[in-house]
Amino acid sequence: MEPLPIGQVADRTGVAVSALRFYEQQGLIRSERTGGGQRRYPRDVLRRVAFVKIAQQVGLSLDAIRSALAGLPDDRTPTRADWTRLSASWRPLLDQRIGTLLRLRDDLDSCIGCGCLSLKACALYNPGDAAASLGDGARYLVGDERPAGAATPSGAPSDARDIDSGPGIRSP
Amino acid sequence: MEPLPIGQVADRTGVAVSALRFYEQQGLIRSERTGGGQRRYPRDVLRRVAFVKIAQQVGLSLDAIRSALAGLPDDRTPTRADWTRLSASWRPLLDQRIGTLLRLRDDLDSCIGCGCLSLKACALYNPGDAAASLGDGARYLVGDERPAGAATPSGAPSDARDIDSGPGIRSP
DNA sequence: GTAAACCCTCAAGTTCACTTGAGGTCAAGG
DNA sequence: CCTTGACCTCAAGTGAACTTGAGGGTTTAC
Repeated sequence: MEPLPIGQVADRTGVAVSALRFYEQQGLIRSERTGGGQRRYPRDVLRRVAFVKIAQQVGLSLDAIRSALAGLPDDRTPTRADWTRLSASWRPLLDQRIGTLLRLRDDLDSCIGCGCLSLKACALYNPGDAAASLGDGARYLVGDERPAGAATPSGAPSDARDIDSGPGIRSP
Repeated sequence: MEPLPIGQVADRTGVAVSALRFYEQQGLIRSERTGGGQRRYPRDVLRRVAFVKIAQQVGLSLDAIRSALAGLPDDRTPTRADWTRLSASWRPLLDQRIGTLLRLRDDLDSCIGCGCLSLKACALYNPGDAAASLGDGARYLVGDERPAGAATPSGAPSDARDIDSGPGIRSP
């Protein structure tokens, strides 16, 4: 009911006062002001900050998070449906991240150890991972299968070759 | 067999020349020099760079990666067993990251939407995630269950309460 | 009504992971 | 030999995400 002063928000979210001011300046959260010019945050700021922190953990930039939050209504306190819609937009990104990590976990020692790690071609190596999608519709990024000698896109020699060969690894 | 000049390494790994020099300065990779002072990299640098890039994707800092790479032998080209040992040390971290993301995916709309997101207490929210473990033995970090009204560590009022109540969310 | 705790702005600083630029050297092909 | 492209160092710059500090106003609880 009562709006919260910045220190309260900091306490309840575990985010520093300076960071909250920074987020506000970046347009991630908003406040009203008292007559004396102090910030008073509507309570839904707590949820917004939580969203920001979780999104950061997933690997999104503040910029991406801002666009995501732009999906919330501007003129009223977000409803549950608003938040659900927002979090639903993460699914593809999360699925993709999870897929990458699972592949990484399951293939890591074979992959790093044996030379299948073809760098540019290998799904494990592929960056450009988070940071995309979210503001602009689902976009599955990597998801491709292991290369296993498949042709390199540009017809350049497979990097797997290079890593495989030579004394990069010595037989024990 | 032949050692690689920096440009070749850049091409084959997709990492910029400047970044390679930077990695070397940071002690992540090493090179020999020609008579004229130019870098010549042993071939296993390709694998090291791959390791670095993958570790970064998992969310490790260069600092953490350096300690991980310190597990490789200094005096000889790493064997496959060396790499396997190194990548095995990631398991706990990977398992933990995957667990967090799965929880996040499966609980997200309920969690963000309904107010269970208790900020400091919620496993989804918990940072301090990657960056630990790797140099210093397995250390499972979060992994705890959903709070569901459980007492806040310090006896402070549960944040879940605060997020739940008030007009942070309006019924549709 | 006043002191302590809290809050304000604005500018500058910090860390991480690099990149850019200036000014110059090295090496491979013709 | 000589040119051209790759390479060298070192210092400074970049962008993201904050933090710190100076100097000063505001709120609240007694």
